[in-house]
Amino acid sequence: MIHSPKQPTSAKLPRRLRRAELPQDTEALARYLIGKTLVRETPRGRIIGRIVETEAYVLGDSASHGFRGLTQRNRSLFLHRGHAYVYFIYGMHYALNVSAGAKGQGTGVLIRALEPVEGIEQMQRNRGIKNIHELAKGPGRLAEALKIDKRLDGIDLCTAKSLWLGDALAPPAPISTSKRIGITKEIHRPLRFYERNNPYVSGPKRLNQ
DNA sequence: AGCCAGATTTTCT
DNA sequence: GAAAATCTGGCTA
Repeated sequence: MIHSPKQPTSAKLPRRLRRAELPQDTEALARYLIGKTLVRETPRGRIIGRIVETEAYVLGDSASHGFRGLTQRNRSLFLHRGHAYVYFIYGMHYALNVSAGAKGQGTGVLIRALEPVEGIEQMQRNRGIKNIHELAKGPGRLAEALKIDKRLDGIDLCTAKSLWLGDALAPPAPISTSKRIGITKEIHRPLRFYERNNPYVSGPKRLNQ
């Protein structure tokens, strides 16, 4: 192709969420974020996804990265609510959390899946695949699709230009809960939240009913 | 659709 | 030194 026409943009840019709008309670924040938007601004353009799956890592939760206190890796989890905690796992994947609670609390919400809304071609390029259903289905894929890595660790999602939380473009369908995925401690707690019947949600079928 | 092994490196014990 | 908030491809059915 000779000319590359500018990507179509969605009619409406989400409104940035203010910190005061984010629920103080970690589990409430995980529920609240379902249906909200995650906006990534890059030199190549804007990427917008609708949050369809989250997990809460709450106070006193031995599955939480913050459970054993502050370390070099998890320090962003101890920031005031609304900051990005980006960690590297399994030797090859990044994952994004929103820090929750008060400064020093060490709780957060893992963003597990997005429904692509805008910047789909860029997501396809970042991921090296075409299938829209697999662009951001799972925390590692989501990070790759949005080019999220350590450089974004610790940024304030309520003020940053490069990555931020926006309001819902449309109200979410009913929210279901299940056990969390991929953990070995506190495995029965119902702290995973997802939009029911949404095909962009990750995980096995038995957890998505 | 479900199970399993392999990839690969940071992090903390 | 072991475990890890995962993903992919290959196999079975």
